[in-house]
Amino acid sequence: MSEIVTRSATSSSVARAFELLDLVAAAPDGIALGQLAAAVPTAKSTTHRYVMTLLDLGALRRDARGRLTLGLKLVELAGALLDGDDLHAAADPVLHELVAQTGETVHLGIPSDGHVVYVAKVESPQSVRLVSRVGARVALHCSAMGKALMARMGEESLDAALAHPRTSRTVHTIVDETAMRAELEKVRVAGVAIDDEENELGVRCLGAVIVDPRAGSLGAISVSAPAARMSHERCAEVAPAVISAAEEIARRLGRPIPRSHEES
Amino acid sequence: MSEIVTRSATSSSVARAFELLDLVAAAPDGIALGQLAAAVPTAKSTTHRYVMTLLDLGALRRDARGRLTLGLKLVELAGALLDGDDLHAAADPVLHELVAQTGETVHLGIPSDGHVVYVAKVESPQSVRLVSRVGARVALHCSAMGKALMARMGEESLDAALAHPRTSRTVHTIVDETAMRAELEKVRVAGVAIDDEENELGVRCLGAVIVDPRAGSLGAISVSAPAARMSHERCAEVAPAVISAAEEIARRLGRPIPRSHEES
DNA sequence: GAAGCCCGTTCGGATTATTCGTACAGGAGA
DNA sequence: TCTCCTGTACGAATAATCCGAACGGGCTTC
Repeated sequence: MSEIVTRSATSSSVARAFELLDLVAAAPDGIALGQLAAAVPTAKSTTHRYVMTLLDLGALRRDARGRLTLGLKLVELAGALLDGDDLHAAADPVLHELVAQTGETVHLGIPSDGHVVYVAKVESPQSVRLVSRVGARVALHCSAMGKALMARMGEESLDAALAHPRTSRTVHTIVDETAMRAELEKVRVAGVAIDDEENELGVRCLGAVIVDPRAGSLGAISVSAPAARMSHERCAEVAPAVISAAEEIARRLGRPIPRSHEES
Repeated sequence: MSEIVTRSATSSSVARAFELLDLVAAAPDGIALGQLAAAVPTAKSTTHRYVMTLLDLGALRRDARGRLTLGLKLVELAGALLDGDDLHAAADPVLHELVAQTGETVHLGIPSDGHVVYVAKVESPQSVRLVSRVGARVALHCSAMGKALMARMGEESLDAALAHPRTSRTVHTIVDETAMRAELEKVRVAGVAIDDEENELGVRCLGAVIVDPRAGSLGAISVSAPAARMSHERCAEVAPAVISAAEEIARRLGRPIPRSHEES
């Protein structure tokens, strides 16, 4: 019973604040204070104090109807993150070039907590738009970027990643562990991962990992297209462009830092 | 002396957490825990607890060198905000069309706390890129969007906005209050605001406000271009397109909500 | 090699801010 | 009018926070 429960002491107030932000984020049309307090659950007066604080900070705002919505402070912080991120800066021109080469939508993703978070998106000039957005989280096992990242993982990291149960998103989603290990071996050989309608029916993606020789996998890129436009033959054609784009990003990262600095 | 100082009780913990995030955001190359503690200033152990919490939540992360950087949780929240924002959704196709019409970079901004925050940006296909990013804050008095918003303000709101001192960004920045009121009158007559190198030398912008008849000004759009490409004559030519684009966005907002909902 | 420095981390007690229940005012709908 | 919801305010008991000090590890400097 005398187990050490110190748990490295996290601040419950801050955790609760972000829990509130998550709840607000999950309510597309905003939410009322009382509903928030009931969802946490916490006393209404306590929730009120948090909400007032977050409103002051700009992390929350009230919409026209007075309901609570996420605030622009979050956009400012995310913008500062993306602007200062070397990976983002190095990838941006390469992503545009890849869109020009393939004519399809391109994403840049960063691994985070067993998922991949989209941090950049360059739209295809073609009319059919895919439903995705910067800031979206996708699982590792059913995305091209995720499989490309897993293929380069070390033993223990991969075991940990595969320990989580894989939810079946479509008929083609690979849930079996042995099948996934075989798939990852194919990815290692090919240098690209193919999401063959495993995350969403009618959408195929090619993903390649951005490798820093010192720090390992920094992120991944992917090309996404409707399956009607992206046949298996076309996948094979596009693959080299994806691989070389990922390598080009890694190459640019090697150079000092080509940001908005004056050269000494 | 017995003044009521209740101050509506904001949570100091949450405020401090966001203060830390701001400090991290201000350090482009990351920051160390000790430097953070010194900057707040707070005891290192206290800062450590906040940092651990924010790391757990994904609001902070450690880069390859172990320094603290903003975390992807912020990108997720900002993405949820922008994805669920009706204004953003309604404006997006219109912004692309405006870029196609003008060939210049277009922004969507939302007023927040006496500033304008960029929430969308559609890049010009032309090579000269402007330095701006989603999430950036610009002052009201020296931006086309800001002046367009002020021109539609009520008496007391405008007085409050003009009460703040205006910093001079370039030689053309309007700092005098009388001059600004005259400028806003011109904006009201023209229907567009022109930033004539008032925020940055060599950059001209046209801004128009998005007006909801019920809720007032919801935001503004702007077209930005190098002054070399955007002469005063061209401003006059482009102005109608900017105005009608802003009106079109307002019109689309009037309709129920064209989001990914099934109609009942 | 050793001193020094800064890194991140842990612990415990005094202080502080937080928490909760309750209570009040206003608007919407029945 | 009555009810139910909204958001807001106060006060006392509680629980979390805060600080200082101390430790081990990696790095440069002398």
